[in-house]
Amino acid sequence: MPENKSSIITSALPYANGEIHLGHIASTYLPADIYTRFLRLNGHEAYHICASDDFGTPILIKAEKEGKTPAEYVQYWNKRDYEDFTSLGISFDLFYRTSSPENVKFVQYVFTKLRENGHIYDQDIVQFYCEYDDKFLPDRYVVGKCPFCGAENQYSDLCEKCGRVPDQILEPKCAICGRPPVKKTSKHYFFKLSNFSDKLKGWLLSNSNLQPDVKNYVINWINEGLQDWDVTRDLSWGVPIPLAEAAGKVFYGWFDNHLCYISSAVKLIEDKKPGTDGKKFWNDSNILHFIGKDIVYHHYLFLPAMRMGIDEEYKLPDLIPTRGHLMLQNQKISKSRNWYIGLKQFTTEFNPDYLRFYIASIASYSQTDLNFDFDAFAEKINNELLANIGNFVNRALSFTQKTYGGKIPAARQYDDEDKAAVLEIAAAVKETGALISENETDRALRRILKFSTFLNQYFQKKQPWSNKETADTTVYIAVNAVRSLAILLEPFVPFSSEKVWTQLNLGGSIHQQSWDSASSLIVEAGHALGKVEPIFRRIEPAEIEKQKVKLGAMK
RNA sequence: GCCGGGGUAGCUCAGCUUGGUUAGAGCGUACGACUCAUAAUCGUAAGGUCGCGGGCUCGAAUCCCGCCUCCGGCACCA
Repeated sequence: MPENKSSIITSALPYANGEIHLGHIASTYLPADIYTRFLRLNGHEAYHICASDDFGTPILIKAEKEGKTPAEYVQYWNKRDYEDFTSLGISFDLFYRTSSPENVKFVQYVFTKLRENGHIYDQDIVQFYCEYDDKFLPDRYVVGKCPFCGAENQYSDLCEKCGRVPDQILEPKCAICGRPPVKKTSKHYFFKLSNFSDKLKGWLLSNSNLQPDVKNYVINWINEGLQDWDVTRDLSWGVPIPLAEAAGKVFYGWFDNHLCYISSAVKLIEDKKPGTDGKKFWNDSNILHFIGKDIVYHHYLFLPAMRMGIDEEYKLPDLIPTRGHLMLQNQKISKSRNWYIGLKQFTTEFNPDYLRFYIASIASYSQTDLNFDFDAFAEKINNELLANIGNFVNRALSFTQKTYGGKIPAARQYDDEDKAAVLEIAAAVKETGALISENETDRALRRILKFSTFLNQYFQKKQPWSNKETADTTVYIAVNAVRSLAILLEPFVPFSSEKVWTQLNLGGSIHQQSWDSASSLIVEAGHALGKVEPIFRRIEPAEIEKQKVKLGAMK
């Protein structure tokens, strides 16, 4: 549990040009959501913040193709992304956008201050310009012949045939219209990342929360020498550079997008708690940025350096939980090769909690890649979530329903088994909580499974269906254990644990319960259960086969 | 090529920092038990030369060297 009483949790910003897929969920949004929900249950003031990343050339071009303004285009994806996340129970306190007026203003402020502090310089650079499209062309919008292997139609920043980076591409063409571009000079602004090498290294070494493997990695980069970043783009769609001499120029996306963590948090806090100083709140909170390993460079170097460059007016992150990528059936997810599963499709066809449970159970707290496997998915759900956890919930509640008319009996004298069960309830709550605090979601889930296995064993040993004398006590403890289990599961499977809560008929919502209360036996004798029915439905082999066929057909 | 991480039961992995009882867990498998529960549950068992080869050591999955193999990174690319 963090020391400060409030936390700001951010998830990496999805680029607003396509749908959210399973890969996004695994590394970032689900772990962040589990963590945030856990803090909330602990009465901790936690805010989960995200936003769509709205700017850049790809969006501008896609919008043009669809005959929309870029603002209209990103508006669509902002809404759509939020809906998709919500369908999985990702509970953002604010899902904003990098194109918000608050962010634009903040980005310009940060630039101005960095410049005043001597961390920005300008320099003329030469780049391709298409006179027909009236655009400067970033590397990947120039195609041509690779000077090494002669392959045609390769991007100017990477030849996919030979894997080399061509300095001077031959026969360059504009990727949009196919006409040859001209070279043009333009003044660009550079952020002196190199100014911060020592400070960054010191920060990394002194912050013991950061994952050691990632840290080593990043320190290597620093040792190899940091290069300054060109933060300018000659583009109409972006945050305008606030200088008269820079008319028509905007910031590079990685200059503005992570500042949106701050501008959005400040907006949320000041809207929600009038009279509160958002900046002070930020600085008094734990700051966590959840990311995938693809953006380590930006979050461990660029982001802290920029905050250092404005005199740490806004504090640096306390933790940057970093996870690996998700593979799909042992192959890399690739949207361009159509090898991915859209989140919306998945949550439409399966219980969203199934995805949450499966992903959480395989998402280790490391940069190791994960694999989404349909067979493993069905096995985990059927054998663990349903047969182990769901079964205990249902057998305990339905036994109470059948034998006691749904009314909880009063416990009698505890025997050794009963005493052990009461101890295990408290131990499970404590140990699971510790693991979630440490971001070990997979281990936390395993601990819950161990708890549920224990409860099945307890019920089996006590045989309340044939031991009339001890049945009252067994049932009393079992129903209370169901309540504890529901609370422990809330961060992982919020929809299902709410269903359990309803069946327990305890009033209110599971999402408002206290984590610590799960270690006590609170359901009292005489309490009447609600309607009891199985929580989970088995995944049939045919459904899995259908999914595999569908995925194969897309490719 | 350079750097980093991995290779442990059929599968997914833990253990390796601080070498030491018969190398662990979950899932799967086999057999048995029970019947409250969504053919769920409970018990028992089988199953591993800990990537390969050397070395240090009384003793190595655990430390050192070499090799094979897989994955990732090598900076404006999300």
